Amino acid sequence: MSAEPVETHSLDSESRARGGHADHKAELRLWLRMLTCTTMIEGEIRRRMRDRFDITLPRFDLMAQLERMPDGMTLGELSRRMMVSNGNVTGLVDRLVTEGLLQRRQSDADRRAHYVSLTEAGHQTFAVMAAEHEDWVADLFADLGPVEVDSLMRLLGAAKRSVQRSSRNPVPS
Amino acid sequence: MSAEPVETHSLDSESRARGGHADHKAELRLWLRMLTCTTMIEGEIRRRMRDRFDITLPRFDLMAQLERMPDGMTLGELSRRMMVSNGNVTGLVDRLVTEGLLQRRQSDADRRAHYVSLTEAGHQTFAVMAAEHEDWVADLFADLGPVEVDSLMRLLGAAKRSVQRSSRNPVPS
DNA sequence: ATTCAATATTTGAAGCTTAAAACAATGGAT
DNA sequence: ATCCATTGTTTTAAGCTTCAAATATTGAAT
Repeated sequence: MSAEPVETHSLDSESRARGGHADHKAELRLWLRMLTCTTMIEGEIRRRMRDRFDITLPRFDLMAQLERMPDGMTLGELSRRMMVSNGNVTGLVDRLVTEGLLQRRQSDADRRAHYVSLTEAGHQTFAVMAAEHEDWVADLFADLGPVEVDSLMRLLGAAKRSVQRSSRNPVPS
Repeated sequence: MSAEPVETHSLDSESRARGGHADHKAELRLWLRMLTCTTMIEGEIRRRMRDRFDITLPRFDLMAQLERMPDGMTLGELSRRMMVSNGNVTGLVDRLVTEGLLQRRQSDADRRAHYVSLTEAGHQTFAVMAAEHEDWVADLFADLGPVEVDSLMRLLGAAKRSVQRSSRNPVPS
């Protein structure tokens, strides 16, 4: 074993000259491109959801979480899975219940918790929307081949894990 | 030349059996993973921007567009670059002007248009925030190597072009 | 000169979103 | 039994966001 210097996180002379602020333009450009992609796709799907089904994306996303959960889910679980605040979910659920797409009932075991599930109408409505939604997404990515789709999945998986690590243990500011 | 059947967009027997709805689960999973990544990163940066600088992400993003544009930019141009509605920009600009970070003036050439630019205080404030922001982003992606960053850039570039194509020419619903 | 479609911006209504505080219920430690 | 930190939900205030309608201005065609 030779003694190679390993200085993964140390500052080279150039970054010291910049006052300890290393150059990370590549990561910044990556983040901006990722954000652009997501914004474009989200905007397009939101528009189509509105034009075609007169529904908002947050409501559709909430219903998607509930699909395949016959017993439903608590508001808190919905909040965690959708990565939005509790109060946000309260409002969305209220509106969807008013529309007759969701039903809520208090938990027997824990009187704080409320279970929410799709109504029969909710299931039927969602099935129609989801099929078309899937086609839209497929078309949005249609110029990518299967290999590119797989590569993106893998790399985004790695990115996701990196973000989780950094969120748990942020850089000191 | 042999006569190979090319049926890129035709339906195979299996998808016909499903009622003309081909299976595109891979693209759907890719979209959901991309959205998860973006949501996690955006949430983390929003939190840090708030904790550290008491500023919102939309305001920071708007200032970022104005940096390096000494002559400023019209509201409409800001709206296009940020990919948000005109009315949205009006509100953000109003608040940033109130905070003394932005200045607006009517265009001489076109009295409908208003140019917006960073004030001196805006430039200084932004410089501090941007440096830290860059470090946050670098740390969020720190587990990715340079090759992975490049691959992601390239693949997201391809994805972006695909989305642009699909948005111009959507699938018939 | 007048008309009119296009462009730049603002406004208002509705809905989404967060953060923080409040409230209610749980369950474990004493 | 009581305490109390934790958990599940709601509420409120502030801000973000879109869409559509309104207003003002431009520039080109007549």
